[in-house]
Amino acid sequence: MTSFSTRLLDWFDHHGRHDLPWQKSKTPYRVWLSEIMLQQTQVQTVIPYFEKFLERFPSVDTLAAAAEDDVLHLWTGLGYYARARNLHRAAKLVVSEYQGQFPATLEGLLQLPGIGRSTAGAILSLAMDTRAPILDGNVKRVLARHNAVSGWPGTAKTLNKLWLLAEEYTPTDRVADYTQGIMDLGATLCTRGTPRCQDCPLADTCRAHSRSEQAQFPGKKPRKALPERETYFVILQRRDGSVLLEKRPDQGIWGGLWCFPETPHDNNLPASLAAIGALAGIPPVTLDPIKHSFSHYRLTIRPILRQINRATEGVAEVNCLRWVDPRKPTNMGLPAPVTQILKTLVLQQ
DNA sequence: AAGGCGTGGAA
DNA sequence: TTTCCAAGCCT
Repeated sequence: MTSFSTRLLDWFDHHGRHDLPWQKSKTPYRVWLSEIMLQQTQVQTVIPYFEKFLERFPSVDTLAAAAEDDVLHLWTGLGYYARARNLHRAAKLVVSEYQGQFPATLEGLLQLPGIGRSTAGAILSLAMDTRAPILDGNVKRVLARHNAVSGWPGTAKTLNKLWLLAEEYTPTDRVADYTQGIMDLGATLCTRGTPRCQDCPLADTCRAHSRSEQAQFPGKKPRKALPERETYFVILQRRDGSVLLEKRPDQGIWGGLWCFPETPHDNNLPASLAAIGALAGIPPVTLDPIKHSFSHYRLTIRPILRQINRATEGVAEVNCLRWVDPRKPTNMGLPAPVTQILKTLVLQQ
């Protein structure tokens, strides 16, 4: 029986993915950008974002020189917006501290915000052909099954076992192909639902397969009932059609994005809106509610549209408030629900 | 060390 | 419809 990596590489040559956009030219910048976008995000979702992002920011220098809102704008709809802010910070660091060249060591890459052990391993192996393991969701699944590693990978104990296996199996030669190959195997054969073990080059040594316990690995996350939460978006609209948006703080949900001012279910208006004295009460809901599921709660957003007769002068200059015309393109980062509501507002006009 | 952080596809 | 979770990182 040939080694784990040899069987995997032979399979990759014939059955791996070779046409993904970030594989056309495997520079550190392109691999880095793709890896950040792919964190907790499926390939098909990332592809159009990757293309547009590269078109607008073809190099780390152009990205570093951009305004943060411009970066967030291209990230709108992709989710996990801290990734975009960290991406921008990291780009500026690469330019200012490393003369525009990504560090070629694990320690150096880990210094950059948004790059953890797995992303650093991906950059080193895919873009620099340097031996370094990765441990993304695909690799976790392949290794947990192949070695019957029990436990949920969200715990440090299980994660450490998987990292040891990832280290052990990563070869010295053809590291880039091996890294791409083990991800491809997890994505196309060793899937979470019904793995195609009959086509797998590793089945002969797979402990889960020999026991017919593929579904037992990796261990599931313990689940709790999702609490329900409810909030209101207060949509102030002037007669010219423009609406008021508020920049959210960097921490928390939709950090750094522009959003409709939000109230909790008790209808308390945010302090930033206290200056707008025209608001005496909450009128009836006029737009359809929007439901969002997060990791630990389910959120129902009830948009409240309120027409106002005259612009409140100066409000755009304080408290991170800004009037925007939904009919015109913006360069601001907007969360998906806001984008959705803006579209409906335009359609109504 | 566990929980926060978005969105959408798949079962 | 609900649940799970996807090329994870940060605190």
